[in-house]
Amino acid sequence: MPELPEVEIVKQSLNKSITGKIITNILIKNRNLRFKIPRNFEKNIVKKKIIKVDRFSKHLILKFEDKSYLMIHLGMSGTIHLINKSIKKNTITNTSFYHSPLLPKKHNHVEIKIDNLKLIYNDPRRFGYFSYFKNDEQLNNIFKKYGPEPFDPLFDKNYIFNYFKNKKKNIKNFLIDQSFVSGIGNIYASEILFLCKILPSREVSSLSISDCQKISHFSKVVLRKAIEKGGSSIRDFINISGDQGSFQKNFNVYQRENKKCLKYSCRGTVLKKFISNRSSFFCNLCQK
DNA sequence: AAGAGGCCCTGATAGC
DNA sequence: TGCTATCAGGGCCTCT
Repeated sequence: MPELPEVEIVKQSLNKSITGKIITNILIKNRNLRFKIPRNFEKNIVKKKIIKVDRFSKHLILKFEDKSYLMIHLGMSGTIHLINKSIKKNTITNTSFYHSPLLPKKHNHVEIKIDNLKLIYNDPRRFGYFSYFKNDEQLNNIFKKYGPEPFDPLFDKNYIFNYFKNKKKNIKNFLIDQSFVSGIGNIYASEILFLCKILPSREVSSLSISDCQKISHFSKVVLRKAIEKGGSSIRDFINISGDQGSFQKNFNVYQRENKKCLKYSCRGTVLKKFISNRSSFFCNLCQK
């Protein structure tokens, strides 16, 4: 589910609601997430004061007063729910990616009490994970293998062009490769390539410097707009305050198989093709 | 070293 | 109140 824009929405929401508060308790109901949560995990978190909620790529990062960090990755199906305990019903006041305004009944694996709030981590597929880092060094170590975010000035045409030299994979594969650029997932990769007018199957060594400029530019455009629209809600997902994100209404190709290309004056059709076991959507005429 | 493919897991949906 | 197959937005690991 969550690519950079969706995680950014959660981050902004959490920042407003839990910054400055203290974790009073943590209850782990299921330790078997993507990586098993170690037994001594709770004692690292409890009684810590949250001074900031940050994000890198698709990772949520809670910074504590003692300069240690809690990192949460939502994987494919992770959602965060905030419940205000001072309200009688389990009303979700904030930060949910779930369609129902009520808390899901199943798969609430972690509960963190933060003053009068309860933060609940729900994740049916359990592809998400929690990590604790004692200091900056430990945290940064994790991110060494990640490429720049699309918004990073480093992610320019020269970086892209040089990176692609002597590479044989197709461009779609690289856009979702976090060591090349971090934060883009399967949905936005298709959308970005549509605006670039580049076929997802194009081998990157065949891309010109001007193609690379487009990739740099439209990656920013697509992600920025997705954040503005509150992220994308597909299937049963919604964003902060229980409202749906609306970027899915702006999809040009994603999940539009066999429909008409939306580019003005283009008479093409959107096709779906599996590239490395992941679905890709593209126009058969205006993308080359 | 780069690239292809398997796999972790549950739930929704389509087809029978 | 069927069953079975397929697919889903991520990313790590192994093998070649």
